[in-house]
Amino acid sequence: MARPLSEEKRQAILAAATDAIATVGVAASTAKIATAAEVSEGTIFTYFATKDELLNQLYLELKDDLGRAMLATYPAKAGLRERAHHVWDRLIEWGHTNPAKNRAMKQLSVSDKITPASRNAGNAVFEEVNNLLSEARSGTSPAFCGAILEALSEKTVDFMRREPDRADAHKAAGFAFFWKGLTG
Amino acid sequence: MARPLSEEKRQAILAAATDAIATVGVAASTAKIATAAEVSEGTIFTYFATKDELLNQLYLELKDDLGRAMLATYPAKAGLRERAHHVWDRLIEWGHTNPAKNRAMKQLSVSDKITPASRNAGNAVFEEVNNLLSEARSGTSPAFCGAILEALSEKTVDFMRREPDRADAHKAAGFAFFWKGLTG
Amino acid sequence: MARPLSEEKRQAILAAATDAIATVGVAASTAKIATAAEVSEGTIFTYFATKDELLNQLYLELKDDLGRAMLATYPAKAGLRERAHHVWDRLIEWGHTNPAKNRAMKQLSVSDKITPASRNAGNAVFEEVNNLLSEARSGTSPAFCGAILEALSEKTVDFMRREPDRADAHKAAGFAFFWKGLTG
Amino acid sequence: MARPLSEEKRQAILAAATDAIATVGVAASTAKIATAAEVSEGTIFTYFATKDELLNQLYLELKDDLGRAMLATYPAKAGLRERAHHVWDRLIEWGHTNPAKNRAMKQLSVSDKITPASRNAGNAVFEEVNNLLSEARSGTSPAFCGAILEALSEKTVDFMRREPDRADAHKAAGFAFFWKGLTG
DNA sequence: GATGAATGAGAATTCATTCAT
DNA sequence: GATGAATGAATTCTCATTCAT
Repeated sequence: MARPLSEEKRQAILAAATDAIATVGVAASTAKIATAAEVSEGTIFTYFATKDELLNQLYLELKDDLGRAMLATYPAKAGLRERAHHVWDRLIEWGHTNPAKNRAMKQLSVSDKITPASRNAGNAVFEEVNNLLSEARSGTSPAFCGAILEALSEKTVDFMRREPDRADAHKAAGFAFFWKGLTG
Repeated sequence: MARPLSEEKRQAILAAATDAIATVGVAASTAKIATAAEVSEGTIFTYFATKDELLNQLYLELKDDLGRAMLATYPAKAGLRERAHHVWDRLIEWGHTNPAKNRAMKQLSVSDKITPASRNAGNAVFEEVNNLLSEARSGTSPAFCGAILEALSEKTVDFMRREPDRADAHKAAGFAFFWKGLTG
Repeated sequence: MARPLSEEKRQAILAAATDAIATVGVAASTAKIATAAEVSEGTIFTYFATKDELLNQLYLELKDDLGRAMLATYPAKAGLRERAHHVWDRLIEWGHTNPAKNRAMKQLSVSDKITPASRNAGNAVFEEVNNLLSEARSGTSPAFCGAILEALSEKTVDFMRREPDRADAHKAAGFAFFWKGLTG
Repeated sequence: MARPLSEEKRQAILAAATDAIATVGVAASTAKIATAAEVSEGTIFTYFATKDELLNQLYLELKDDLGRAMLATYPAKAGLRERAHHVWDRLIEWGHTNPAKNRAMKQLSVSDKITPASRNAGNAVFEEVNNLLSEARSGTSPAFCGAILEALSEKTVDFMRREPDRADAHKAAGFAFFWKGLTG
């Protein structure tokens, strides 16, 4: 099993899958994904052994992408609130500017095709954030806080999308809620 | 005249669908649902014109069920915090004692088969709660608060399920987070 | 097996079947026919044991109807040409003013659901016409002539429908062709 | 690259469809057609997007086949009667030696699945014949004559099949009728 | 007798995957 | 390695017919 030749092609498949899954869910057919990726039906299976593997790898890529975005330019030396604010803004920005990725991740998250192993690996991305949050003295465990952070940011993005006029207000309100909940 | 439609059978189908969708998502086949409901494949379609209609009606039933549970024994005269606490407890209880309903609703919520009309009708259930929450002076709009409440309770139930030993702690921490976020 | 109560209902079913079959062919569902006849699905089967029987009886009724129309006011004493002309006019008139019956009969005629027995009985209707035609000295057998008459009149009606402006011309040309073919 | 579509397989499907439709009409199931064509059920749909498309393409192929047969060895320089006779003989021969094609075409012709576009294209085949016939001074329009020719030949073939002993007589009588009708 | 819910055997079509080219 | 035709199980939905009401 030589490594597949073209990382470019692999990314094209993943990108096409993201779009397809965002719209129709994990039921998106491999044929449609192949067409969108401008790749033949068979080629998908030289890059991913099965559709389930494609799904799991996409899930991981998206989590990784989100994690990378979240911690980019992370101000490690800043105060707790500032760092939390920074993470919040990155999270919202990612969700808001990447609707397809955002929706695809939601679909994948509820799918039974994603293995527990993938879920764990995906959550690992939030470890650093957990550390950050554990500094805040709160009754809630770090892992739980991380999950809440994700859930809140997702709902916030939903509302920003639903009411674009009040996007900034929602973004601020969402963080305020989070911060007060965490530390208030 | 003739045999009347049996509400019992309709409920059996919805219950079977709930279980099936909870495990495999909206891709659950009508054939499997029929078998689980102890009904013939064709019968599904005398109760629901299409699978999509079944999905939408189930979504509505679940929302309704949740709403009813949430507001059962609602202490209208009590203080704000007590009323919020009451709602929170009902919400958690519903999710925790009805894992299938809980998961099915999650699957349906992300599915593109649920029409905007159904979503609106489903959200209407939360109107009363919105009223409750709007009393609390907070920067967040009532609708947004309702959504946050739902999201938080879902995550809380997730963690209660994941770590049964700390179920009560999670439940309390979840409410504390919500209350502080709302009013803190 | 008491005789079904209502001849009226029976006719309603046959009429509805005629329309349905005219449009979608013998695949027309009994449910649709029942609805159109303003009768319940089950009732169809108290008047006709099976769908095939309905089809066969309808075929016979239509043939009978056509035969009756064809020989109505038949000028038994007139000359051969006049009598032939009379039959032709009745035939064309029937087809032209009863498009649904006309089309339904075409559909039934090519269907394998019509039994040989029904076909024979249906052809019997043309016996009298055969007698008429056999007077004309021609190489063609009476039965063959009858069939040709039917085929020609059908095509003529088709063209009258397709080109309504020239309906009368087609009608005349059709008869001219028939008469010359027969006697020329 | 990859396996090319096999014209052989396409023809096998069309041939199987011809037989199936000849016997049970356009209701012939794709599954049965596939089996008869020794092809898997799915394969039908790589050659024809839908069953309706299969039906329309088959209709066109049959018309084309008939047209080709009709004009094969056409004696363009011969006298009118001889040319007409030639066409008649080819028509009868085609119908008589290809009962399945003959019946399938009849079924397709009355089906509402055949689009107007297909019908037009199918009729185009008779254009050359129309030209031939228009030479004969007759009251009937060329298109109408073509239709009559088709109808007469079909009935003739029917009778030849029904009474094989008199096949030749019927064939001759049919032409005599046609010729007299046209020119008499 | 009339009704229409119940049934389950098909129906057309889709799809992940394999494999000949 | 890339391609896309081939496959057949699985899917949603339809339908003639039966039978409880």
